[in-house]
Amino acid sequence: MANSSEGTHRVTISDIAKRAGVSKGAVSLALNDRPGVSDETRKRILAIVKELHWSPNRAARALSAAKAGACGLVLARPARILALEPFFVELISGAESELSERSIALTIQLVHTVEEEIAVYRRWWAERRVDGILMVDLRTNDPRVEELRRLGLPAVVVGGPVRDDGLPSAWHDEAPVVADVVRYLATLGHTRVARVAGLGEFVHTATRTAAFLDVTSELGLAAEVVETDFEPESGARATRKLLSRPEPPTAIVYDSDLLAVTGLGVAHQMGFAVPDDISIVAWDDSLMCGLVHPPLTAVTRDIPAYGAAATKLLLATIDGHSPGDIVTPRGVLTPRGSTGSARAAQRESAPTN
Amino acid sequence: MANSSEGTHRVTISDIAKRAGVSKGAVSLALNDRPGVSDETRKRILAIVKELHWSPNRAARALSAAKAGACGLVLARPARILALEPFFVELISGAESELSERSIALTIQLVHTVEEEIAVYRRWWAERRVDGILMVDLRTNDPRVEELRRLGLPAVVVGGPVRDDGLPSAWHDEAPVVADVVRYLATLGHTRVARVAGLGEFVHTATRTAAFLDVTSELGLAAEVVETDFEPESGARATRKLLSRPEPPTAIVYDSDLLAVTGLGVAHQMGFAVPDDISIVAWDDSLMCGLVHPPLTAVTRDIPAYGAAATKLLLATIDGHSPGDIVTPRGVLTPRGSTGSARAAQRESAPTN
DNA sequence: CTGTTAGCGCCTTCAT
DNA sequence: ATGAAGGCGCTAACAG
Repeated sequence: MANSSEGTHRVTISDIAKRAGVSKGAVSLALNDRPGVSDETRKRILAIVKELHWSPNRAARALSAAKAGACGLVLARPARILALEPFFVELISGAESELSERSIALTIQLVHTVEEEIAVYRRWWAERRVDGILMVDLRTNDPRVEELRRLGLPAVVVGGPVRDDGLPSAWHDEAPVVADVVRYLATLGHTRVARVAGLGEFVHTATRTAAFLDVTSELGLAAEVVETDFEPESGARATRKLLSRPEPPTAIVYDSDLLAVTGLGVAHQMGFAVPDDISIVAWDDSLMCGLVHPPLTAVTRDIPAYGAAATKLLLATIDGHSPGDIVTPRGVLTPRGSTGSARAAQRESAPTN
Repeated sequence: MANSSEGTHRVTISDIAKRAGVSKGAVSLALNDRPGVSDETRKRILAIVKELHWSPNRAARALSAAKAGACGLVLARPARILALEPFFVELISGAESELSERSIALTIQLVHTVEEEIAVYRRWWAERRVDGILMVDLRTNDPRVEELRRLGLPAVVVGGPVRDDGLPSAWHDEAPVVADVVRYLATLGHTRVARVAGLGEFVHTATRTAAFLDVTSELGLAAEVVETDFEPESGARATRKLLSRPEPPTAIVYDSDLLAVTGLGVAHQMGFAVPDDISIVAWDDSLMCGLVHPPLTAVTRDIPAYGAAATKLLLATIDGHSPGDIVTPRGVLTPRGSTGSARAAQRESAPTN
């Protein structure tokens, strides 16, 4: 009862100053480790700061520094998809590792459309609620890029590159990784391969598809690409379509782990054995790939590192440096049980549904 | 070139006031829809506000209102687990639906331990970075509850109840739901059932376990509970242990969808057919449950609604009202392909590994 | 009904 | 080396 107001009272710099018998300015100098105050006084002040458990008030600091002390991330995919895409949470975890060090907050908002996303950027920046943002799911001719530039809101794109003088980005060329995957399948003897892609408007989807078609044609493989909107239902449909062909592919590369797991379920359901009848490769590796049976061969990227790199770049951009793009480490193929030799699959025609 | 500073200049209330030929105070009154200014002037002011695209500066508003305009959520589970637990993203999406309406931000932080979590609360509150927080994964004798009360940081627990005069919470009694699940299995003829539980320190785990043992004993079923730490490896071990018994259970209820999917993989791997040899029930339904083969019978809750209810309660708490706990709708069992009659399973002994 | 004023808590000039 | 003063943008309590 006696201390009931303990949690309520705020310690301010004035309190410190009063207690130390100096001015507010002196305290400020001492706190920021700048000259203008004697060593002894500084020590005394810092001791009192500790004793009184003083912490700077973010709002006050933000106001005087004209910095929000926060970065933003807007996600424009349906929540139930996001919930299942480990990519985003891992990205967030990587971003945080950079931010929390500098005690910058991460503000997240989920929206439904790109238009809403842009509206959020406008509001955030108008209110100076964030100092910069991380942007994901870059599209070809993405309207967000121009808008962000117009606003002057510091931003970094996760997964570029953004053409011309767009925005800085953290990315790596995925074409060689696609080539690795296709060559791996070719080595296993597959001659009919397919790709279940994500949304074609996304730059990363388009890049991977182009590379896929290039490499397969170079190797003389029969190739097919089916686009989806990343929704599991859509992925299931794509898989069903592919496996219903008179001569179905013997290997399918999916554009996310979620799509791959969906494909695995559909294959099972249609009576295809994995990997004997059909090999499956996931893009982006998460725990989920290892949980299902058989465990999925996947392209593994260190996504938290990806998020951390992008965040580092963002912080530099906010600070006014304008470093070039950051190239992140490329993904590597992690073979697991879902891929196998094509011989079994080709020996006989596919099972009927 | 001419407009190059467009994105940089900030419009303030002073600008509006100058332009309208009134004082800042008048503008403030007009903006906040409060009396003290004539209707005509108000209109004129609002028009200028629109014309100049004015938005309030959060930092300034926060400073003068002594409100951060943000709520916090700290998650203390490993990122790679969080990434796969749809629960959290869905919870966030529900929370946001409430927050964004009032244009309150959601600040998220991932940490490793409860101690770190508490440290974040202290810092956030000391800095007035948030106005309140949503707390998850309540434990028995949870140290966070006392600390939050001591700090005076407004908080709501998602999934209570918190005993005594702890903190307000949004929750529902899960015992009846557990009973439903067990009765459902009993009706299918199962007599040996097991539960792969989460962390026993979590209140919801303890509640479900107690209910599970109660109901099974009441129905005369052989029951066993194995605890895990929610990690897939740990869940896999538990499943392996159960299925290696001389008389293995014919049905297992898992404490999350992630654990259930893991269990399904292990069962497949050990040569158990699902649901013929072993029935599987997941707790918390997400897309993932429908993707695997066979699709998992699961306890379905409207988690976004849960998050929204908790957030509503939090906002009320912040505003100084102290409403009682909110009781959220209970989960319902959604039967799918992973549960079946026990007859097949009991007819013969379990397959060997 | 209007306009002026004084803070919110911090930082950064300036004089001293 | 120190202290006093002013401003960041907004709100609220005053006078006019």
